[in-house]
Amino acid sequence: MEKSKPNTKHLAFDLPKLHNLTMADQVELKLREYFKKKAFKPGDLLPKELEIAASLGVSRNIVREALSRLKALGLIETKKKRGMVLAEPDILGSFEKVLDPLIMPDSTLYDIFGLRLVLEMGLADVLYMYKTDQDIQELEKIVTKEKPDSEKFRIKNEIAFHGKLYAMTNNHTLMRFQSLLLPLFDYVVAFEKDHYKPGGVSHADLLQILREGTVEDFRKGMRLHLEPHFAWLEHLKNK
Amino acid sequence: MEKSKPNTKHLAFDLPKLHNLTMADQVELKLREYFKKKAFKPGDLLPKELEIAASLGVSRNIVREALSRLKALGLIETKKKRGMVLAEPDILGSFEKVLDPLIMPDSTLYDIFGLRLVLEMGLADVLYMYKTDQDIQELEKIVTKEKPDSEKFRIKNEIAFHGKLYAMTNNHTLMRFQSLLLPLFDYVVAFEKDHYKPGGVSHADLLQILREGTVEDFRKGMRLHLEPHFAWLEHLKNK
DNA sequence: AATCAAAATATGTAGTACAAAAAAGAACAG
DNA sequence: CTGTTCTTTTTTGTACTACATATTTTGATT
Repeated sequence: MEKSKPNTKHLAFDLPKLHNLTMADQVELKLREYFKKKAFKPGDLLPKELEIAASLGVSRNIVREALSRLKALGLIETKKKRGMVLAEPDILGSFEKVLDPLIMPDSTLYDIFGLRLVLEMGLADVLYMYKTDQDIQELEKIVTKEKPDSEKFRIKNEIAFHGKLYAMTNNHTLMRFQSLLLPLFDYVVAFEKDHYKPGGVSHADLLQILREGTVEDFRKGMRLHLEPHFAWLEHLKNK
Repeated sequence: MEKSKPNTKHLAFDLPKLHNLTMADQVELKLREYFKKKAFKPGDLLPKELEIAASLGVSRNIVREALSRLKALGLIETKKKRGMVLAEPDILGSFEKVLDPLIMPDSTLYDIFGLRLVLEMGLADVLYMYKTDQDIQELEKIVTKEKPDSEKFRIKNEIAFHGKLYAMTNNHTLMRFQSLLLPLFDYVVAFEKDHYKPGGVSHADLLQILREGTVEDFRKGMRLHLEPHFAWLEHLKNK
């Protein structure tokens, strides 16, 4: 009898399941759209939580969850108890928050190791486009400070020298990207350490090339300088 | 008289203001620590919201805000109404969410344009380390499909060919990184279009080098292939 | 024992309440 | 009339309760 209409709830599936999204998801999207459409600029005050909640017809809880996400992604900032403002765009801000070697599979770690080599090898042309005499002088300072026999300071030397190279590109994003990736490099290099042998081209050699050599010389020099790392990459490949 | 003890509330500042963080901030940090300390693996079920709230002594709201952030960063996933699990680590997942050219300053856009050139130029050595005969064949297929006179499909050709190059590195992170950056390249290239002239080295030429040339040949070839873009970068620099 | 229904769980959402900090407004003194 | 101080208002931060809904578990029935 009544069993003749079982589970009629299933009929309700058709239309509304277009939104497989939670309210918080939808509000997050709405807010993103809104910020773009209204062409907000960094520093602009956003609507109040209650206004948003009212205008979207959701509870303040939901709005806060959505805002909390945008905050986590670095898209907005809260000014204490004053209100929220659109943050200065920083595409690497959220990147930084998930960049933890401990929660990363080894494969990704190796990928990043390879990515580093790609970046370093690709630096040459941009470097030659932007380098100045002052840059060269600063590199000299860094190189003369190096203690070639100190294994302890080798990594420090590496960071100083190569970091300066990135800085010379005048590419702030690239610079920051590299500095974020650095800790992960170290992580892989720690594995590599036992196998490590200095390449045939030193920092001083690279600097000399940078002073008087061509871009192609520099590329070749960098390749030789990175030879131990490439060897390590080859080693990883064959495992 | 009573005015001698004004605003005694201010005394309460001392100890607790070590935490300039909101409860949600603190819970977020606690959860991150917890996941690492407990060495959770992807797919593991996390404690229930109420358990977390109880054990940390905060309201469920706060816990939900914190979890919502971790979700936004791609660190956890919600399995419908079953519970939450640690997500497969994906360092680029959160990156993707903030990668919108419309909310990005031009300077960052230019940085990314430069970053692309660095990546492409750095590809050579890793490419030669990993390339296979099958890769070459697939590149051939791509090249032969190109219609050299069609401005309309030029960008499509570019994407197919260069995308394949990235894929050949066997570096999944690098591949994904490039594909995320692609839309931004297009955005800058749109500005560049009026000035664009094809480089002296075509995709077919690059492929030929890849087949029979040395790594150094390929670097030089790529540099020439990218010449128009480098010229555009030079142009941007002088503005 | 297998199947189907009912209860227990856990997330998703709404709503209310209040504390605290900042801003805005009002009152007062010079 | 102006500047300072006090009060009120606004807005975020947090807690608590309640209920809907989907999933799992348990239990009952054949």
